[in-house]
Amino acid sequence: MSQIRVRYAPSPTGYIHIGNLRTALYNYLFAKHTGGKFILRIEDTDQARKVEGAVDNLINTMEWAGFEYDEGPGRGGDFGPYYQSERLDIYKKHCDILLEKRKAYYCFCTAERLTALREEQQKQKLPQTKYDKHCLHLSEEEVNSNLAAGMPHVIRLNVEQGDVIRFHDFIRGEVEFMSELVDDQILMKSDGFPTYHLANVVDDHLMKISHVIRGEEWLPSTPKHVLLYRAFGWELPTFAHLPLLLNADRSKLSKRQGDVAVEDYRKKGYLTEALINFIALLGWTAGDDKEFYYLPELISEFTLERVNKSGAVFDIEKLNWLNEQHLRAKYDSEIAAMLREELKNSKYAGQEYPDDFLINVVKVMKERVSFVREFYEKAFYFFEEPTSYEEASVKKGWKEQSPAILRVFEEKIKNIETVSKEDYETALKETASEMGVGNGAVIHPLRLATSGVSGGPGIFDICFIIGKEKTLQRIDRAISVLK
RNA sequence: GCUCCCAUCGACUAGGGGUUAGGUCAUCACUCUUUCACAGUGAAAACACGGGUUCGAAUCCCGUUGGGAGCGCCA
Repeated sequence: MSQIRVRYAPSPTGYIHIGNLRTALYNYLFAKHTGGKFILRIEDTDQARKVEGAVDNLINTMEWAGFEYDEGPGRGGDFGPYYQSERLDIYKKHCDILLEKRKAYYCFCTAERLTALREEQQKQKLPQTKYDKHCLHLSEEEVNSNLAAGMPHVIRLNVEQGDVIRFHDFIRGEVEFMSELVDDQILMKSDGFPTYHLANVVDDHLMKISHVIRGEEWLPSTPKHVLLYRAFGWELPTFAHLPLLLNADRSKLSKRQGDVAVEDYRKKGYLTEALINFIALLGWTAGDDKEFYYLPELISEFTLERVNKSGAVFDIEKLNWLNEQHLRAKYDSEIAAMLREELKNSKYAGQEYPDDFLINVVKVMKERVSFVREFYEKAFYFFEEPTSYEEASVKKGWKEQSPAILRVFEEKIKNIETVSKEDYETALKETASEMGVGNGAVIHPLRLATSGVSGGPGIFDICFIIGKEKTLQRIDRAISVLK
């Protein structure tokens, strides 16, 4: 049994689509689970779509995700180079082999002719548009003189008719296409760069890729690849076409209907673990009821056999839930450190926050947030004075006698040097009983005064965390504003 | 239009000849909590349709319908 080798072969066109991240993840998981190699190859054969910095971004994302690759840019390997743009001579050489075997031919047709041809075929309502093999019939002399004259040309695959192309897909089983339907695919573009089809097949073979695991959108072009393997006389790798990630309307996941770039999710504050966990479950399950996974667990559980066939809708609600779960699973100190970082980019930047203060905020808020930034968004009152008071809550909880009640409460804590959480509780209960009211008559106004809102952590926690001085200040302010 | 792929609750899925068709998210209710959450309990919620095979079909086969993807000198 030969070594399992898989690759993630993105095209550096800018951002990374979340669907591509899942493809990378499945490749990575499959490699690690089977003890195989995971290779990163950059498919930069389209000069027109080149984007500055895209490769760095790609590598950075791999690192962020924790997908350590065994071979690839910056890491080397025995099958390099791993940039297709640096393998041009290899493609040319292989194209020559095909030319010699008469499996491929030169084509001098202009883009205009091809466009016209396509339009004409569409007008005639032909079942499919494809190249008419015009240049296949050029004589050797014509070809040579055209080449000598420096005429722009491409090289096409010569697809023979009347053939049935069958292959086995690991996920979908036997798939077959009639060769009539396969176009004479361009292998080499007029700029001397190969197309995806050629470069991909040549590299997968040369890099000894055993399993081609990629998105389902590639299934229809797989017959072209099979034909190429045949033309070269190479053994087919195992194909595995992954189900697509879908929008809510079940179309292929795309911009317009939400965020699709991995970066978008990073920026929004999703944890790496949560995003990985989530996309792993989009199209795969271990078969049990487990929903919460870390990457190492995914590695040990993942098998290609358990990947589904049908597309999966990207449901942000479940992602949010997983983010919440992963956030809570962290140590308070770790969350506090993350919070400290996020505060630096918030409107609270520049302020000093002691560790134990942040840890206390984390402790009382962690069951109430899904994202780190919500610690200061939802519980802003730990970071600034409330400047307004929630109207509905004022109406409901702020009574005529509230100021008087709060005055009594203030008196009780004023004399305590260091007020503990329990002291606040005792003071509150004493206030209630002295005033002959229920605890709620103290709690609600106090909550409103200190936080400005009606929900949040326990009121004693709030008072304790903001401290005696601020508690008193805020009560005074509330009384003067609300009367 | 043509080719290929797909089809279990709203979403992700388990189950693959005999199940009260299970779990998770979301939704709703109750409990806990004088707040908001968390948690717990419960509810509602699905085998696209039609034929066949079989004692028996969500499960196997065929068809229909529906959905999707692909049909570039893009990948």
